[in-house]
Amino acid sequence: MTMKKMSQNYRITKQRQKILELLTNTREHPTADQIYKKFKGKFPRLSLGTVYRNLRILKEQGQIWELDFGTGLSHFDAVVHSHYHFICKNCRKIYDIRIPSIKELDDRVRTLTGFRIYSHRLEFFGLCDACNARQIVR
Amino acid sequence: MTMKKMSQNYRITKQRQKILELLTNTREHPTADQIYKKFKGKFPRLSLGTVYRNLRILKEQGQIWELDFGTGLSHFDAVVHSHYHFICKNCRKIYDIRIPSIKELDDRVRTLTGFRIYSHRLEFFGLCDACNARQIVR
DNA sequence: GTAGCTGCAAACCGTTTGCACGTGA
DNA sequence: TCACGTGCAAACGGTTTGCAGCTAC
Repeated sequence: MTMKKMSQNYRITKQRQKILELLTNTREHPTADQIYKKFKGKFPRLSLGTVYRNLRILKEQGQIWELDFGTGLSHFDAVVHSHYHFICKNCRKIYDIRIPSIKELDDRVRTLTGFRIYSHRLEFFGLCDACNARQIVR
Repeated sequence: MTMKKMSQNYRITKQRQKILELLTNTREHPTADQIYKKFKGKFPRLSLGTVYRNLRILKEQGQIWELDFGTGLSHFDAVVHSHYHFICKNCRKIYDIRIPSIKELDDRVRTLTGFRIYSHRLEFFGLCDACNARQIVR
């Protein structure tokens, strides 16, 4: 039997604050390393390990999401509202798709499988305007 | 300017055949290591590197898909027909959801963004019957 | 005071790669 | 024949972790 720690008393540190702030104020979906590099100039003592640890904690708290778009890296996103993503097959840029979560999808799968559905993830792949204009074929 | 090899002359080797066969005949979504372990008994000289190389080639040929379910590992799937997946948050088991691809989703995003949409990926998260019955809470 | 956090560096582990030998067409 | 594939082992790179000192509370 594994026991969960009774209660984690999270603290508010400058590092954690700054990381959450960054994720809240950007529409990009940065990786741990991108976050690290962004702060390295102002806080030269910051370590990549700290970034990873804080990302894990913020995720545990439900303040951010960890997303995988098949790029081999984890991308992070402040949880503002549920939304979908578009990934350009050429430039790998990730865009938010601003349509609300389609709850009927969950209902449909619940009916079909009988499973308890918590959420779903929907991602679109294709070419963004810029890459499409350049006639890139993949 | 990067040049792509003019034409790759793929060969049919026993290893490649066996891997594709395995993926075609299973409804699981094995990782590279699981495939490797499955064959290691019969073919003790098989190397994990070969499994990875063949998976890459089969993927290039469009015969299999590489899927990421946020487990930190790549899962592989023979391409029989397009379908969705359900991942149990507790036991991490992956199930096929047997509803056909909803093309209207692509149309909707195309209209909204103007991007060229090739495909989408849809995954559901929740608890499977077995885990739900055990009253597991996450 | 002390549990939680940090920087640092090493470890971890899934995946890729260089190399010499093997093999399918 | 010879380009492609294999086994083997080392390298790679994103992420995690052990540790000693630091800090929020």
